[in-house]
Amino acid sequence: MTAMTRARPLVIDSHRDSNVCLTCGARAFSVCHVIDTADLDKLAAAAVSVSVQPGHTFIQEGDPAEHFFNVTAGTAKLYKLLPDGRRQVTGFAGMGYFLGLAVSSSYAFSAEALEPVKICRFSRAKLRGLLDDFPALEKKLLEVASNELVVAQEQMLLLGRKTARERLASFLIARANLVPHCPGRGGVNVAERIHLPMTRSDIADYLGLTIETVSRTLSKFRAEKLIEIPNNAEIVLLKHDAVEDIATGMV
Amino acid sequence: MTAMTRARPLVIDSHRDSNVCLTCGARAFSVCHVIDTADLDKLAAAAVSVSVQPGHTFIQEGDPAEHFFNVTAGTAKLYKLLPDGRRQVTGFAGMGYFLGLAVSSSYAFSAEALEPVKICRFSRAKLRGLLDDFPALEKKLLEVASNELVVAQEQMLLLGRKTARERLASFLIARANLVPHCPGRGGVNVAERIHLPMTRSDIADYLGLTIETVSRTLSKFRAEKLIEIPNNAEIVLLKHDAVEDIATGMV
DNA sequence: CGTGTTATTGATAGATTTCAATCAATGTGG
DNA sequence: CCACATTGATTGAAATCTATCAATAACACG
Repeated sequence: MTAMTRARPLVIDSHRDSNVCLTCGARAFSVCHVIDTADLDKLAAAAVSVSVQPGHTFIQEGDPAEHFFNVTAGTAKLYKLLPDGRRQVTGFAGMGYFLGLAVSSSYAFSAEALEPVKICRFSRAKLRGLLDDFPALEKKLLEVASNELVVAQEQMLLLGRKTARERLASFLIARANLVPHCPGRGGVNVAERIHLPMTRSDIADYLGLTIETVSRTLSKFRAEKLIEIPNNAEIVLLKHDAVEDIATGMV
Repeated sequence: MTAMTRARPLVIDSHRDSNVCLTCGARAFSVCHVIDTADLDKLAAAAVSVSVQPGHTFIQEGDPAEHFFNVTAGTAKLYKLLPDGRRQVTGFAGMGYFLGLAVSSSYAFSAEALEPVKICRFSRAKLRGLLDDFPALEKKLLEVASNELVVAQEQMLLLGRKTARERLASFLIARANLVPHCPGRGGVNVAERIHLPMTRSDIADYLGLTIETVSRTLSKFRAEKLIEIPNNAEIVLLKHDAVEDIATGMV
């Protein structure tokens, strides 16, 4: 619950290279994918590349929502605060994540980099222009927003009705499914290595628990041989299906 | 937690009157508002009016998402279930609410009428056609989806970090703000009459609590002269500001 | 190596749930 | 019209899960 990140200046790599979008590794995973290759220079012209160091907040809840963002590298945590400092992490934004959808003149959440993060920044006006030029982009954003809503509803179910054990299991499964891009992973009960760029405190605030409960529950999973914990940033899923059953409340 | 609503046939008032949209009282509150009056016949041609009786489920979680809905009268509850019957109400859909945004080939939630509900039903294909004909509609849907996301994040904060007391207070304030359409309401601490079409069980499942806790907390509010409870379906907000402070955790 | 941060583990406390009983409102049928 | 059943809401007592408080351990880093 100790955030306290002072506003440090962001590093802006404003090299308006017209090829940045063409060579962007995140393109296949983000909304930009719907823009035709030939038009990528227009997209690049509207975007500004920004680097954010770990721990730095690049979106502040309540600030006027002047920009939209597309994460191209790294992971950020999105969160809301209560006046007394209680925190709810509403999600983790990784590569390809489009930020700013939840907009109503001012940001409804804050965003802080967990790892070195690279983002493409669009001004409100520039994005509006892009949406007018590329109707497919608007359709894509609606699709993305709809999916976000499904995820949000799933999280409400988790926060409102699942036990600590079920919450942690759900979290691990969701994290394991985050990287479906490696083809070699098919069999049942194949060990999966889950990378966790966030602290236990972030996980706790995401799952509506305390860090102690997170720690205890993970220790119990380990004692039950469901997982291994090689280090704080990594968890190996030994029994995917068993954990999945816990996640869905089937145990 | 006792749902058990058998699938009864819906009443379809399929009077494809080309004026239904023109005379629709919900128009000002719904996405249809962006459609030009002259084009309302096209909208009407794509929609089917459906009446749903209280207690009847008209969207079933997991079913193929063939239709989109627009609520024109009444209130429905939206919810998700865990295999063992635990339920999370993700929202209440009143007049003007657009249903189906959270779409991914199959419905992510169920919807059940609390009062007699009237809805406009669109097939997937028909809506796609409308979106192509009226780009403004797509923009509107994106706006609606974005607002839904803001609401969902607020609910995550509630479910993950607020106390029972704060949850009930938040719920009452949100319900009170639902009807901002009556101009005579301006002063501070003016008694507001809140209509609750849902049961205590629905409220509990919405707030991640039990009906006993809901009942106890409301009773305490009454003992503190913050509210009055004339009957099960109505609550009078005696001290709006005090309740609002509780809702935001300022007490 | 200290040193500070982060995570783990233990003991206790507390808020909410669970179990249980009562009450109120509504409807039914003899 | 009045027992009787049914459903929803309230209230009480006990149990439980998770939070809180506290101490230790593991780790990263200068």
